[in-house]
Amino acid sequence: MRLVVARCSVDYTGRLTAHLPLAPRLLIVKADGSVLVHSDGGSYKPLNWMTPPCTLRSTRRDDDEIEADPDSDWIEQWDVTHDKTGDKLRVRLHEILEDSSHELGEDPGLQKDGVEAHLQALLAENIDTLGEGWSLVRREYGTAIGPVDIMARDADGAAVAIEIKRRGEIDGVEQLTRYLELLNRDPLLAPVRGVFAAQAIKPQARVLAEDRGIDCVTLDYDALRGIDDVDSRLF
Amino acid sequence: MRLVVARCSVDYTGRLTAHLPLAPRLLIVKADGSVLVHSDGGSYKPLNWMTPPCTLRSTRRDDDEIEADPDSDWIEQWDVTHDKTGDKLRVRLHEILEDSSHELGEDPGLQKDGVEAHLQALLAENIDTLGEGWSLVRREYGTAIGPVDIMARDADGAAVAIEIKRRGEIDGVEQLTRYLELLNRDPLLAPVRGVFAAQAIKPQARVLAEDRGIDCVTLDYDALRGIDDVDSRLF
DNA sequence: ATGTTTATCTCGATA
DNA sequence: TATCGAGGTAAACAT
Repeated sequence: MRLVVARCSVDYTGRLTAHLPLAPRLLIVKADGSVLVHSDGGSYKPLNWMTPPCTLRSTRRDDDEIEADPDSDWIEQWDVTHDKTGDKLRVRLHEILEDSSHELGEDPGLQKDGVEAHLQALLAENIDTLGEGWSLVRREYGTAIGPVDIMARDADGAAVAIEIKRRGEIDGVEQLTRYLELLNRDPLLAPVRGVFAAQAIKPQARVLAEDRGIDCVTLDYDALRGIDDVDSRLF
Repeated sequence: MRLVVARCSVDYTGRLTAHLPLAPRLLIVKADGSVLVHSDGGSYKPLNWMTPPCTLRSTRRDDDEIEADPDSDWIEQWDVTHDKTGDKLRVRLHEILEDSSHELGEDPGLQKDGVEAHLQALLAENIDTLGEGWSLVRREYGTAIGPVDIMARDADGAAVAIEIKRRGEIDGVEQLTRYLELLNRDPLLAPVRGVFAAQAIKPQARVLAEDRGIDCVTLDYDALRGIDDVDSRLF
């Protein structure tokens, strides 16, 4: 990883064209050749970048060339080309304030916990928390317009389509509604009920769901996991 | 902007919990207090981060403390708390390989050109690419629930509502469906047909659209622009 | 300030 | 490989 702090200008052409005027910025060149251009604010996303796989070609200019063309005083130019899409990024460095390199090696990677996939797995394993005698048919039940998160049967053996979200918003209700419309055309399945399950359901989503005869269930992640979260807080 | 290259471990709790095991990484602390944790690979997204507004509290450990607890040999700890959501990021630095600071100042910002609004303008100018004898009624045709991208008339003079997306997904079909439902209540307009136009339409969106009697059209941006792009390339 | 839509989205899972 | 859905989506835009 190479870190360069420099006054630079940047041009990008690809899906769009974009330009950054001359200003001091942080340039990061990663081991895979990808380049990030960061300013000192507006976090997370670089001002400009090139994703791997890409190739960086660097050009230096000597003093004679700069004197011969006093209008442009850049001393180094990076031409980065994406290997597949052909997108191009050009960085012109006018003044280098720092330039260092480090060998970091492969990263062991991020360990995540508490996302939607967990909720789905936990609810599938504990489907009877929705009602006594309920049974799991299958997770990711495929349809022409996408997979239903969980298909189940209630105590009477009637089919139930369950949509799970971390946060229950109107989009999720619309999604479940589409599935129900499609599933209820199948005479072997119909009538199919709907359950909208989320850790928190927004009032508007709840109103819409209930107006359409869809039951709403609030999921307690920790209760499903069976762990008290008090000890696991950071600080 | 402070740049630190260090062997570190990272923990995050907020919307989810996440952990990064001890490894060498780049840490960026921006002027607004936001923190980025980058590895030497992946794309522009940090492994972990804290967005502003947030507060960083730094703790140093002296040699005595480290000797007293040989199991943990970190020498500095950053506790970063988001000021509004309370999300927490903890970085423990075990070995500092570089530590530098730079004053970059405000960035003049990115100038973009060539995104989705262009598609709408181009299609409006070339509405007959959808069918011979078609004519433009108007762009951004206002309704009570938002503007229809393009209203047009086909060769028979029948009204057509056109929804344009760069990438055609199910949300866009839902949007167009709502417009059509509303427009078809107007006896002066009805019957109104729907056209879903995008540079690429996902299969599931196409199924849903056609199920609802909406025509799908794939747009070719370059063909619409009718310009050879060779001259506008950077290098 | 708040809600909606876009994105050079990124990222992982899956057929 | 293409495609899909989720995201600590973030960021831009309109209200």
